[in-house]
Amino acid sequence: MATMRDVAAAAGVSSKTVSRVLNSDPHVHPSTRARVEAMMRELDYVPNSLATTFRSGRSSVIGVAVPDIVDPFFASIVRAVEHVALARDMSTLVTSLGEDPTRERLILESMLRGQPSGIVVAPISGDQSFLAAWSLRLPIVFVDRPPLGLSADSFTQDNFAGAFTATMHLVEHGHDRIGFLGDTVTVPTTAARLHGYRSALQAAGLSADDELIAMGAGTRASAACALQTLRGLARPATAVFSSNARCTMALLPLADPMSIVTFGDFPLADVLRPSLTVMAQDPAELGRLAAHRILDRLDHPNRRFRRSTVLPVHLVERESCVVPEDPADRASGPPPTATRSQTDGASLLV
Amino acid sequence: MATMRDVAAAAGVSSKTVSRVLNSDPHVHPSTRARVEAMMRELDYVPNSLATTFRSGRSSVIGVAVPDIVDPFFASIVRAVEHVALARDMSTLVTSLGEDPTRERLILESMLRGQPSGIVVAPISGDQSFLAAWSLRLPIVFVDRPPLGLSADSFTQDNFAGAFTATMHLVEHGHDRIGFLGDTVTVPTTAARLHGYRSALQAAGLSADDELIAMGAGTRASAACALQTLRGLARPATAVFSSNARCTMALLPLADPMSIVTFGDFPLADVLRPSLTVMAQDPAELGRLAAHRILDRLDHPNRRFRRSTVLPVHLVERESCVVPEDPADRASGPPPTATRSQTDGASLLV
DNA sequence: TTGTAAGCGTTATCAG
DNA sequence: CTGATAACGCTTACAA
Repeated sequence: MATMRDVAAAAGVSSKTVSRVLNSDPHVHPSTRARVEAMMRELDYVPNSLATTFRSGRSSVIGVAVPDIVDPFFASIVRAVEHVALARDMSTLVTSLGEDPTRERLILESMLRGQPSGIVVAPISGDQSFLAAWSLRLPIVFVDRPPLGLSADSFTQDNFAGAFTATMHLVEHGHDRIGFLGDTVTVPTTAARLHGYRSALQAAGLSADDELIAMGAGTRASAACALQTLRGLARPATAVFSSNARCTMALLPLADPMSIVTFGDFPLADVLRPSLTVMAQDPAELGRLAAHRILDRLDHPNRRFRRSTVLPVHLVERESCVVPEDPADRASGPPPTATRSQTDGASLLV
Repeated sequence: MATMRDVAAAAGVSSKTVSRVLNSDPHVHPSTRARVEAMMRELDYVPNSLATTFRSGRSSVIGVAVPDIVDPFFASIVRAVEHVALARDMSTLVTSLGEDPTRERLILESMLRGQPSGIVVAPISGDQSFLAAWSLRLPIVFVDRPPLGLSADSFTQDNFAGAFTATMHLVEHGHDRIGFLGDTVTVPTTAARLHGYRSALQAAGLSADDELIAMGAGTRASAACALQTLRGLARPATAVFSSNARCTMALLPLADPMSIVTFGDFPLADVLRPSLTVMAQDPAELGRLAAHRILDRLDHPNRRFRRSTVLPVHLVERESCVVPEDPADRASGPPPTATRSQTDGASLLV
């Protein structure tokens, strides 16, 4: 593999001149430049960006750590960061954090040892204080979930308001027994959504029984179990607010007639029958903003930025919310609005 | 930021000794080791892996380049590679190649300049000959699509046989007018699937009219257009073989009664109504094999490996294939088998 | 316009 | 068991 010195020797110049050619330094005689460029081609010279990074200290890599790259929500974030990075000629180092909170630190520190220019993190653990020392040296930006035990930039969504709105939407359809489906309250987003759900019930003058709340519903088996419980209550649930797409997708095969609103849009949510009413998030925007913040911090080390940015979420009304089956209610309640043209408003099989 | 030298000075040893401690070299006196380790903690020493990589030439990074990280198929490949890499304490550099074939080379070369230990590529362009020089220096493994203009390891799927089987499945249900939906024949996988489709029709004694083949059907608008064309033919199509999940997902909202088999399983394919019959691929296995091949090549530089590995795909029969609507046929043809328990075998709305 | 010298943080070599 | 010294390939000063 030809190095810069090889090219220099072949072109009869010093390696500094080759470096100048490489970096488009104007202070190079055109003929010298031509000669060097010819030699670079001839020797198939490719700069070793590792050496450049090492020497200059500037790595031009943005690290991205998300819980799971296969989740379309996080994949969208990653792609958005990638897109922004690419426009600046930077690359992206992606890693999945997985499910185990205890591994988060190891994974992130391994990433940080590679001296990235900055990192974007959607954390899974309950404590990011170990990043404090690192945050002095490079921008660390959180997405989807705010940092815990650390002050850092974050771009999140209004989970509370979204859950409140979603729950209220069900209340407005006449439901007074609304279940909550989630993974675990230790995830801050789920906690906030649960809070929003509870507040909505309270605002509607409904009781928020603990028996309506089903956690750990992220698999088909557990979702089935949760649904069975909800429907078997003395006063059964007639609707469900699912706090994330994973729970919803686990719930879907169960084909039970129950109204549902879910937090987070996902592919095919509008194609299902009935199509799903969702609180739509904008993961790409989250990723875009986070990446730009990294670049802004890099470009303006002394500028002050707003630490926490909370994006709104909005209701996308489709077909999955209807009035409860009680005949009295059914007569009086208006049918749900549907944005999908092909709907017949009849089937209700989620 | 403390460097190795700082630690060495503080511990009263040379940096080489610190290096030995770091690398668990047994030839270090326990007391020395203890002193060094204490200093590392005290100074919050973190090794600069960039320097290590630079010096040693071994980067412990596996690069992964896929068309689109948001596509669950490619995301699964990435996650599998990540998983294998992690077990070896290596990290993963991920990049999306996007849609533009002319950018592939730039993106890959940028990745290669970072001196990864090896790379896994699902290419989008029709020529990877520019990688020949690189493949001398590091293992390059192709997934999903074989390299063109280059001899290199590849793990692909039996696109021909899969398409043949899928098409035959429709033929066996009594269809004699079967449309083909795809993106573009320039993608080798699509070309192979088209070939399999054509061969199946031929084997069944059916004519493979060009008017049955719709390319560029990857968006909802174009899929709608394609479907309209297929249904408007003098002898209309009664079934469709969709050559990839993207086309299928574009087709789904159209809610037209038509039998369908699609190449590649995807989330919720079994939850749709009717649930989709698919030729299932195993992207995770593809990624796993590719990553292991990288490691194997690294560990055994002189060993010879089988260049091309083609994985089988298998039919997952669900509800989306039925006999054509012709009353005569309907009476005689058997109803399709369904693997999904909730099916009623009636609705046919894809 | 071009070159020289030094060094980024680590590991390899070889000597003690 | 430990250390001095030289490298890895490039960029940053500073000269010329």
